[in-house]
Amino acid sequence: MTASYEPGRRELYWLDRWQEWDLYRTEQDPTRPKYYCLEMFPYPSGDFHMGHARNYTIGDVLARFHRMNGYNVLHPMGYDAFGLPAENAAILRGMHPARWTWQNIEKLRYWFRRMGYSYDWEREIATCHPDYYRWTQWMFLFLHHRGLTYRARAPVNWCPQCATVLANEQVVQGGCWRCHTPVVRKELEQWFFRITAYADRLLDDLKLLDGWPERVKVMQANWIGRSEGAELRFRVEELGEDITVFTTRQDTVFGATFLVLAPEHPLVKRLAAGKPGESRVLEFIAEAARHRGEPEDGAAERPKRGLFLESYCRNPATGEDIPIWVADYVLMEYGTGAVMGVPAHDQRDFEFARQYGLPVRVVVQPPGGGLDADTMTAAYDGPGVMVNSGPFDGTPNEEGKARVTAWGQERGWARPAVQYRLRDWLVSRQRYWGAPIPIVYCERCGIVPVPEEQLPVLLPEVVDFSPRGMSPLATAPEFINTTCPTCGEPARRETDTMDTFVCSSWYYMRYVSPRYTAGPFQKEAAFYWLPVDQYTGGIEHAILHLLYSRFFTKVLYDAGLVPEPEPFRRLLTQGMVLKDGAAMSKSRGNVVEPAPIVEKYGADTARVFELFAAPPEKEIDWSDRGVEGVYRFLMRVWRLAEVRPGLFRQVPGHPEAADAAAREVRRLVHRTIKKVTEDVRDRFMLNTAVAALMEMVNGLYAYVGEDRTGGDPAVVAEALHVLVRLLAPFAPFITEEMWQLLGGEGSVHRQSWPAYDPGLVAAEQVTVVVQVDGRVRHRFQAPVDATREELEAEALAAPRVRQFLDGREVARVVTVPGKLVSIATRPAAS
RNA sequence: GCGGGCGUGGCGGAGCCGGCAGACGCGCGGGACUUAGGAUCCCGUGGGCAAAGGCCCGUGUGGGUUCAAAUCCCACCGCCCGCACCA
Repeated sequence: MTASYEPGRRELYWLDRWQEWDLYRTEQDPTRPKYYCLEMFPYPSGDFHMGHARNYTIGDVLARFHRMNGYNVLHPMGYDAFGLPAENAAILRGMHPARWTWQNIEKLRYWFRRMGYSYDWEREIATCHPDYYRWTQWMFLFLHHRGLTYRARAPVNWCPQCATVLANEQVVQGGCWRCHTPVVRKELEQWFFRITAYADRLLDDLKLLDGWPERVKVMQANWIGRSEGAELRFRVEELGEDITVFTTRQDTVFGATFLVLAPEHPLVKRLAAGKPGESRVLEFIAEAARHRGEPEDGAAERPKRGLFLESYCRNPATGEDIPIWVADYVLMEYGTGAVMGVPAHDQRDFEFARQYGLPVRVVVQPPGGGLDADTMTAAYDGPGVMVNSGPFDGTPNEEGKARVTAWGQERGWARPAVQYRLRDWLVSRQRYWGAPIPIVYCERCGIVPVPEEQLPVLLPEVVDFSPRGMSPLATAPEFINTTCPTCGEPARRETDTMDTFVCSSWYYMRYVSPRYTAGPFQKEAAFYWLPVDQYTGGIEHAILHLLYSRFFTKVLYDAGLVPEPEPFRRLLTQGMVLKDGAAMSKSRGNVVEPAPIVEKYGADTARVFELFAAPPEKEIDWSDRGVEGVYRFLMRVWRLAEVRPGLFRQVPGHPEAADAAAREVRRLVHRTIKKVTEDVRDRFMLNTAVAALMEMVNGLYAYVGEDRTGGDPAVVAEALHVLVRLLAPFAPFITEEMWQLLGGEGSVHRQSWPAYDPGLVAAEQVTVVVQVDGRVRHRFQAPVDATREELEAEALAAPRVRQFLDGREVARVVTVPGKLVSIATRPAAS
């Protein structure tokens, strides 16, 4: 390679210059339109590989593009720095989680800078810093004061081997991710966020998110899982109480031949008490509890197990007494933990009824009729007409739903109800490396929130990390023991920390005023910058992080603290970078390290390769060949500039259209501006934008000749002036070098984006295609503005065309000016 | 099972508001320059037939709409992702 540009060396040079010039500092400026461009911030795990780089590279191109287009761009970076791996490092290597974390942040920071990402480093944040988690605690209190937190007993995942609590994500196939010991359930007092209070709005507002991928919205809608139905009450005379069930099929209540309770349902033990089968029931409950910890995979295929409780309740529609069962296919967490068994019209109830010989009664006949309880082999859950349903016989079942609910409501046993799959958000974690929950327990005053002015509740430095089954903070007496903020008496601190998803649910707000000390963010800055215009990150956060962030934004919006109810206007979910067909990971040993790539080819090459290989949403396979191809392209670009130092100072900016070749080059240049602009701005098709630049470079080589010095200097100057700027967001280093060499003023990254001349974009001549009976038979050149008649005349006159018309006559001619003439024929009339 | 998405050369991928299929890159073949070149520049490259002009076939499979279908519609096959006893 003879090129005089050495990326490994020159990129370092430019990094220093840019730092001197403070190129990416962002200030509020109400006179300019703002553009908030954000990539999901990383967890500082210690490794940075080319798979990570893609996300930030995509975001960086968008940020740089908008900056050149006159937007005031906010493009910050930070670290999602709390989390369990840091604590494990403490346990395994005796290194303090803080030290481990800050070391890793140091590495990430190096690579972000080295890759040329245009972050405003003045705004860097880390969620584990007290100046940040102080405001995470503030958010907890903010929700608390708005009635959106509560404390309740809840089961947690518990590894008996490690004697510690595990996060849901750390339970792999029912076992501990580290020692594979089967996880058991354990009841603990936990803090919850009442996200279900926002379920409807989280669902409805998905409609506002035009700029989100459809599949993410669908995933969120499914996750929220809204179901409309009714709550029905079944009288239990024996207890003098009702059992309430939730159903979406009120229309089938006449077919309810039994009732089923979840094993954890409180009435199960009461109903069994004193009955002959009591001990078997208790055994059943215990057995079911063990199963709950098992992997859910295939749960639907597992045979349903149940037990008759020797009790009855009254079907409110028919007045019949029906048996009450307990069964493991009913979930306590959903609805009321009790369901009515309608075997004819619910597959699960059907399987259960057949297994235990319970009666089946058809109450909805499909359009053709003929459904018979004795012979049916599966439940019928389609539409039909109600039968065996007293006053409702003959009613279409869909219509019957509302009528049955109203009928039952008049009689006092039904009411309309809505259920969600979404559960409240459990935020307590029995871990050290997280934001302490700012709560104090006082014997006299009860649960007392820490007053805002006493924040942050600092994490103690010294604690015992060895796993013992409670929060490590419980081992630090100087942390636990405090005084009650209300009465001043001795009190105890909450020893759990917050789920790290709490930290990441509001970080995009902190960036608008990252050093603000009077609140989580300055309101004026929030109203200027929010919402995020462009958010880029992995699909793996399609539900959790994005749903939690939407929740936080809505709560703050309701308080008037942020301008819009949704946090992220446009969302781009980038695909993974694979190596040998699999996601890069240390354990798999297929990680592409950035250091050798960047040293050999430069960060520009790494960036452009990841952009060029496929559209951003798609996964790409790392290819050393592909990388070399991109490197060749960039060096090819460089060589165009290499032979023309100072060019921009020597020739006029606006070339006269000299000869045909010059005009063709100018057309290419302006067409490329249009293509790249639209691909980046409207379609996120960064791969085709790069392809268009390659095409342009190929065209320029043809124009300037083998020694690269030919062509009209003014035309070449215009072309290079455009090329360098179009390429700048993709390859910031080499374009800066070219810009200086060619004699540009200032930094290329402070230049405005090229504008194209629409008059130049349109070709003067076009190739018109002539089809005869659907096949291309001829093509000819014509002026772009040639009329329909002119084109038809020319097409029909062409000898090639006449040949195909021989012995046939023209049936029809369809002409699209500027494109084609299509001739349909039929056999000539004799 | 339910929901969403995708099937285009040897490979990654363009084109999909119907209008020249295969942009751009990789790989491969050829040429130029050169002591040399695994550098660089240029040309070619879906398959078949042909000396050539050209002809035929081609976007998972089968059908349909149309002057015209990779693109729209229907059925099927295959792959990927999400959810999965949610009443």
